[in-house]
Amino acid sequence: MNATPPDAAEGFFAAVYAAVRRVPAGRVVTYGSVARLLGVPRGARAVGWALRALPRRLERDVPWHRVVGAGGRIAARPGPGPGLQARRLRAEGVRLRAGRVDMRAHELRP
DNA sequence: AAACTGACTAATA
DNA sequence: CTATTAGCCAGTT
Repeated sequence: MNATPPDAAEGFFAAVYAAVRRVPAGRVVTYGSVARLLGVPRGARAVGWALRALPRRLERDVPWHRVVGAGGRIAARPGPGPGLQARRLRAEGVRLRAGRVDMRAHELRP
């Protein structure tokens, strides 16, 4: 039998994917808040690490583009990522201000 | 087991 | 506003 809890058994990554999967269109969360939800208050970087490793298989179910940095900043990284993310957010009606998400209007708060 | 890496963050200058 | 610094986390070497 597995004595480890589901999340732990699946690993930190799966826990991140499960959390992000619950973010509805038109709303966003931050790396830090996701980490906090997972019980790792300072695991923001680890969350980013998990999204970076997001398998293509899950790309359809996990709205990675709804995860932004503190203050609504879109995390810079090599590749088309940032541009695509901004484009998708805009397509969902998310208001972008100088490249930053208007958190007051779109941040998902529990 | 130590060192390195990076889709982070908050604090300083 | 931008640039730098230090702390933190999980996975990889």
